[in-house]
Amino acid sequence: MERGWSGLTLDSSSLDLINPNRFNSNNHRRFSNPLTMSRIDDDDDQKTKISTARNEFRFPVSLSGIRDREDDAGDNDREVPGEVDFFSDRKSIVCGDDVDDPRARVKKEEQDDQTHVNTGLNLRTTGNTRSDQSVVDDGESSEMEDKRAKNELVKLQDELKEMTMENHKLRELLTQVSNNYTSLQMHLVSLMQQQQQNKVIEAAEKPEETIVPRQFINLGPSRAAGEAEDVSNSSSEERTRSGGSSAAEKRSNEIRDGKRLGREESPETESNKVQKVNNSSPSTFDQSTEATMRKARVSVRARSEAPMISDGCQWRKYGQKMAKGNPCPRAYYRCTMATGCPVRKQVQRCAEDRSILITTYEGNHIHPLPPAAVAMASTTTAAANMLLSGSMSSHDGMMNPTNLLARAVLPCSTSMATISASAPFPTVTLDLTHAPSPPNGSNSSSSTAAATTNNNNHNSLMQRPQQHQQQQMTNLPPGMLPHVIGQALYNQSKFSGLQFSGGSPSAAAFSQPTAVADTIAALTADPNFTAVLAAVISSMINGSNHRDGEGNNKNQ
DNA sequence: CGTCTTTGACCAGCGC
DNA sequence: GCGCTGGTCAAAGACG
Repeated sequence: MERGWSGLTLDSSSLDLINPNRFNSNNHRRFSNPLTMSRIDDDDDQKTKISTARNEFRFPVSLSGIRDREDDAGDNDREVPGEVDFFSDRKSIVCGDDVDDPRARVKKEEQDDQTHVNTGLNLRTTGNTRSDQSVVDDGESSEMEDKRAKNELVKLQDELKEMTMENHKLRELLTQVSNNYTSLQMHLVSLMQQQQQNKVIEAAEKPEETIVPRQFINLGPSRAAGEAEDVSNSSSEERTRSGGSSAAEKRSNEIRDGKRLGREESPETESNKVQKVNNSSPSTFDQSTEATMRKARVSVRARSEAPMISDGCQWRKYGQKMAKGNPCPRAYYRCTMATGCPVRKQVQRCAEDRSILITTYEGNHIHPLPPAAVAMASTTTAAANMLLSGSMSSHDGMMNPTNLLARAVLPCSTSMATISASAPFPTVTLDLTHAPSPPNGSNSSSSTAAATTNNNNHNSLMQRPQQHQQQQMTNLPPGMLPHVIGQALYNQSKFSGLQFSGGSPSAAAFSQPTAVADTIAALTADPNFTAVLAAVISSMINGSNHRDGEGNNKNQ
């Protein structure tokens, strides 16, 4: 009876909840055309449509035993409430406002019977249907049966009303959770950035302390727009565009200077960086850390025939190179949504499987993002931040928010992502190319294959010796990105030298929870965190695939 | 004509 | 120091 009701909102079909157009695919199989339903619901006077709807759309709940009486009360669907949507439309077929009043119902049914005659519709009418002449001629037994049926119908109507209310509540809850998720996600990123800045301030006040963590300061949104521009790379395009006014020219020069500095510092080794940071002033430190921050990378592997996955941002290609070990060229893109935005990405096909597109993001956007780009950008930003946070030092590997995040998602996540914290470019690889796998690595075959691919991928992408172990986590089903990050960060924690025992992290590992960690945990534990992001990522990839045949190699 | 892509050249880091 | 490689620049060409 409850089939498809209670589990409607927060179960595995949550993806469809996010996208109403896809909603009918699972729970509303018979409601193949939501648009038609809305037309039906909005147009109370058009009995033809209503009746057609009755024939076309069946109750997803089991109404065995009352099917005929459903037809009996079938014209109640003329009385459907005005507000009908994907959650309530099924129930509203029966749950008219005045259905509960038997007298009104009988009256209505008489009218409806007449209507049926007038419209010539071939509605199924059985012995329980009042329009049938047999109802009038039936004796006491028929009345009793009718009464019983009526009671049953009323009972069912009550039940359906309750379900309607419950469904409404769940729907509101879903909306609220989705909204909260979006805001919390943004808040999370800012929190983490704030935390990094706090660490920098603390470290600056105590210069004798270890300096290593400070090199991984993140860009806060406030400073990003200003300083990041100064420090970030600039292209010839940027210089050209800003070359008109003197102020713009000055700014362009600043950018250029900053870029020069960034280019000088970015390729440094870790030890050199530490040394330099240790002796540098705060401003110099910021530039250095900016350069380092920009080197944090998030690599996304996804199956797509399109030249690029559509991530909502505008990109301009500025280079292409043949990479060693891969016959496919690597394309370099920079974000052009704002002048001076430091974000870049590399796009390359996997050498082993050319249907796999590897997109590597680097840097943080310094401008507002269109809705379509928010999910990917914030995800990659968060992943990069968390990665850096987790890789800052080994001694606190299990104490940082990263690992708490990992713990939050660990129980329900499988191996999906790769952490490569090798200097100088710590990288999170999110593998969207494999089907879900059983936990605990029991899917040895696919997991192994993915691992090989991914390692090769890293070799080709990074062209750096794997100085550290690389934790292979694969098999990311589209829609599990937050889990991916969590899993990746879980791996990062292992990378840090401390390992969970059998997937069950020790309590000592979380002895110093932070507010940020709690936020992360709460976010990632929320099924909607997965669902919302999953929907976006999936739509990106799908959208990209849909454009395969359109030669979409322009900016996306 | 403006914008974007292509592509060879250049630079810096790294390993030998 | 030299060669290899990744990353970027910028001139030239393509495109709308």
